[in-house]
Amino acid sequence: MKFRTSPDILPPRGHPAKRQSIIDAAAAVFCREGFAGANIDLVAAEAGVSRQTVYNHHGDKEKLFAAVVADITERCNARAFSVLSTFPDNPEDLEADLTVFAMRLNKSCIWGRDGRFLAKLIHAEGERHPELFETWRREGPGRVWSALAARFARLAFAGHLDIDDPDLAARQFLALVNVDLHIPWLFGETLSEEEQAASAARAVRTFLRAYGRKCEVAANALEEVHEA
Amino acid sequence: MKFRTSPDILPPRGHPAKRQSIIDAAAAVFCREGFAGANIDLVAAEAGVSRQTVYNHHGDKEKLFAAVVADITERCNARAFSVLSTFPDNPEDLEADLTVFAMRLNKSCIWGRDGRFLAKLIHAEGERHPELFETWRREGPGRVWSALAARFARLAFAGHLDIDDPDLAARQFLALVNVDLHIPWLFGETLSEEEQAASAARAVRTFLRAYGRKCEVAANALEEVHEA
DNA sequence: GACGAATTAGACAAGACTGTCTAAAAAGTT
DNA sequence: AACTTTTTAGACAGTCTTGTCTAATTCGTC
Repeated sequence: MKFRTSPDILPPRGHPAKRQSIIDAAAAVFCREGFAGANIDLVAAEAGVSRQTVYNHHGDKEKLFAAVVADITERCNARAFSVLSTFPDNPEDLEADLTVFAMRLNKSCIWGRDGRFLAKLIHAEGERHPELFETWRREGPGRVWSALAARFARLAFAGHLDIDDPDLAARQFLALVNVDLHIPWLFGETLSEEEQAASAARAVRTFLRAYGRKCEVAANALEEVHEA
Repeated sequence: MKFRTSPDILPPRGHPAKRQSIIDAAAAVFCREGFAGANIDLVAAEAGVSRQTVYNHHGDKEKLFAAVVADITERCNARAFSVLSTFPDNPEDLEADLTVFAMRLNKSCIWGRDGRFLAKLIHAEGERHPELFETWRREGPGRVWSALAARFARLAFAGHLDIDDPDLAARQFLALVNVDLHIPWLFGETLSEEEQAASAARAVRTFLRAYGRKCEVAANALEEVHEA
């Protein structure tokens, strides 16, 4: 355990393809077995590579772990921002657009391979080796929230939403989107496309009930009150 | 790895006090280091007990782990239901009462020692050994949700809330309560009392904006629309 | 104080894993 | 084809851990 003395990642050497396949295999193994339980021989076998090659490419087990974290962090953030760019700017049907957006977010980040791996690694090692996830903390959720908050603020300014604290709204939106996914995720179960869509729709509906345009909310509420 | 052949927990033998102190220490160690990384010697030392005593009481490392899970699950569920019993039945100030309730929920379950431990254990081993957490799944969140949903339904029936799907509302309520706690939790950081209170207040406010009494929501919204 | 159960410290074998080393094979380049 | 880099298989020492065993000691109770 000397993450402190040498947290660096070895510079690229050897064939990049093998390098990546090792990282992929290592990610899977670290996630399944945890850092301590992960076996370098298993990583090598799963990557279709000899053990020595693993050491040639990434040196230590700890350096390998750091490389895995860095790799997944980068890909995961990239995906998140790519999905963010699909946020509805001038929505025709805000509810429908937000729902599609929520589903995309799920599919690419939270529920995708990289996202699940990253989340598990953070849960398992975040407390013990926070420095490894510094990058993620600095450039991951914070920026996603900010970006999402900015979009919400834009929609609010345009009169589509009624939000006083966009940052809070962004975090709550993500939390609502996660509601039905969390438990199945813990046990490696999957949700069908329809279930995911339904879950996203429920999240967005509640979100809009809380943050939807004031006059619309008022109109809807009045209508229902009248009916009753 | 033969959880399958002998997942049983050894019947109580020896002094119960030591038995419990071993489980407490083991819980801490398993959480910090993960199952594979946990060291029985360390558990023994942390419990102030000799290694042999650990084996006398709990047999295997795996049986010990199962015992830890069972113990924490039980205490955690008990706490959750104890807090649930403090749910406001005839609230004077629903927002304030719900906020207090949310904070209590945090303090006792999510943010408490047992809750954090259980969550980490599930994250680390849930996918690999789902059978160990069967009890938790059967009697944990599901029942809490149902109970919470029942309370919500009661409040809705009494006209304090406007909820069509109480079960969904319960899950979303818990998700909202967790919004600000999740990231700090991942890295073992703590929130001050005030921050927790503020977080709970924000969660409840959003929840009530979504599920508050329709006529009140309408009145509030109309008022704000008029002002603008 | 005497007895049986529980606990302790330490030694111990068996196994697993890491990280290094070597010599040979394969792949890639000029 | 000659040469360099990369990869491979296997052996290897060193370390760590689990789980057992033993003999001595302590604890709780009568």
